[in-house]
Amino acid sequence: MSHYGDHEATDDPLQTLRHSTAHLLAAAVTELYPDAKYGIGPPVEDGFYYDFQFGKPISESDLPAIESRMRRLAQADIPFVKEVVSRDEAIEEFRKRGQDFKLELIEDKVEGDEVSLYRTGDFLDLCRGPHVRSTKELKAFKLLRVAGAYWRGDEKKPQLTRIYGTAWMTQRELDDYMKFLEEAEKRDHKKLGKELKIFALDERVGLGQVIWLPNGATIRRELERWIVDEELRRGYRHVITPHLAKLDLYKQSGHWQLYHDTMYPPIHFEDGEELELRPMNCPHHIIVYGQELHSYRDLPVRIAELGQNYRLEKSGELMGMIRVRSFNLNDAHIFCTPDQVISEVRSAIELANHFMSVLGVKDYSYRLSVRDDVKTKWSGTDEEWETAEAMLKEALESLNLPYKIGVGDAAFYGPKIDFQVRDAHRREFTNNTVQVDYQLPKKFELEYVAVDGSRQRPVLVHRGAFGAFERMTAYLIEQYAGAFPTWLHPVQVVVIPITDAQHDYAHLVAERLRGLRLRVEVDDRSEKMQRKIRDWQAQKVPYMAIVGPLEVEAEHVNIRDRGGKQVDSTLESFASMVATEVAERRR
RNA sequence: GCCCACGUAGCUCAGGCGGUAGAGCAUUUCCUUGGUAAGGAAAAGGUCCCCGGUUCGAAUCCGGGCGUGGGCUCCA
Repeated sequence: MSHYGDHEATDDPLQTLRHSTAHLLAAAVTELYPDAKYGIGPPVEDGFYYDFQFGKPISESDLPAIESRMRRLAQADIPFVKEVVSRDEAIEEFRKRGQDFKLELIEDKVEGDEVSLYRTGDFLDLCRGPHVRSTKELKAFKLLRVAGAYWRGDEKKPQLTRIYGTAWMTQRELDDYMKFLEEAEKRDHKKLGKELKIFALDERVGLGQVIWLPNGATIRRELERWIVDEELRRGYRHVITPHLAKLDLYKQSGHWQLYHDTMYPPIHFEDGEELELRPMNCPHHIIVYGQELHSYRDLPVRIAELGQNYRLEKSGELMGMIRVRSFNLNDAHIFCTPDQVISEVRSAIELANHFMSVLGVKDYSYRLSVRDDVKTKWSGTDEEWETAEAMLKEALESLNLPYKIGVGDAAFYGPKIDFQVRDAHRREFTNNTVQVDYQLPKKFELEYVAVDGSRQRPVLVHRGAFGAFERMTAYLIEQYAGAFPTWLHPVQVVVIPITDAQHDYAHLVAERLRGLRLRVEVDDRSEKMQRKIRDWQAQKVPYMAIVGPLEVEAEHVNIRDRGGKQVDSTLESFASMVATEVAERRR
């Protein structure tokens, strides 16, 4: 983690280059806008940013001017000079320049009496370095966009203008990166979701409320069937519970006290009843568990549901299908004895990995999210937290899975393992989690009967394996760029008759394939074959079965796959080929 | 919620320094029956996001909303 103003020293030359480019940006900005105050400017993945406070707001249209000033400074061959001065001298320097943010950083962040500064021409920054030798080394960079960012990441502090840029060792790499951004744009699930008619958002329905169009609904139903079957096979019991519950339920769980900001306001009835749209499924599943008295012999009890959840995320937070206000979670709550926890966690991880692997998702990582030292944010005893953390760790390590630690990313009731995936733009988000929880069983006084007949408290493992359908579908759209594997594609085969004379045969072919539960369309429009091929190619349909007089005669189909490959086949062998591909969920 | 940008036909977009708008694709109808990525013609389609203000006149200028995108903060 880099800290404010005193970024971790790094040996990575690319990081150094980007960091130096950030300084170059600040140098250009302070020349063009003498009243600008600069905050911090670290390297980040693929580039860098620098935060400024401008007298007058600037916009993206100001970037070209700033960038050309940067190029001029780069060509001027200005050295990066490190100066170590006393704290007082540093304070004096920045006071003279009116750089309040830097003063604040020296106050709060710098310990000891020595302060390290970097000078680039007239520009002076509080900085540990290292840097390149001269601005001349900075050649392949580009400013990308402006954004708002709170000073020191605090909502209550002033909002600065952040300028993002990218920088690379060579022009070639920069070109490649710009190309990557362009490609990412094409894969964007918001764009493809519209083109392929997968989902829609409509303000008349509500912000962040996903409308699954027929194509999207087909994909989702296919995923649902698969997931539920896999879970039933592994001993999960699927339930269906209401989207609403009495507000008191969430008061008892503690969610209301902590999360009422992101919960929908309760519905009030005249008789005083208050109903709440559920933000998560745990309390309902706890109620399910409580329907009978469980013996230790029953445990683990695994209650699963494709549960619809409602969270009132801030409007600025919403993003396509990735961040929404209502989503359906492949959720489960496992009630088990303390010594079953590790194996349950491990199976949950394995199930998630199985889902990912069938879907071909490879680019994801594990994060062990633990609490930080702000005690008030977390409920439970130190011992419970430590035990839970140790168990999660052991589960991960016994599976030889590499993970990083997310300090402060835990749930309020316990630590968790997060599966982090990245979208087409390499933005990271949590797809699903596995959590160990001692708190809710206590709050709801859950019990099971142990071997000795005593009443014991189960441990609750919360787990998602697939994640939310909205988020995962968005991810899959981007991963496949819309070219879904055959088992998922809304239209698996389209039959294209060349002339009207083949319509009957085309429908016969379609019926044969539908008999194998394949999703088939017949394109009997009065259009040329070439036109039909083009249209279906745009839909990335896996197979086009083209039928002309020759095929009718021979009871064949001429298959064109979406890669453009053509092969002549009997109807029967094509039918069984596709059916097998679908049954095996081949990619 | 905050910062910046954007909002014109179903979609992608052009235009407009104030005089009520245009293309391509899609849609509908007709012609066309064509062997592996766009056959032809015609028609229809707009409260230029919404509400106020300025003006003889606003899609255009100003203000306020709403929505979308990129960030920030948050994410049980």
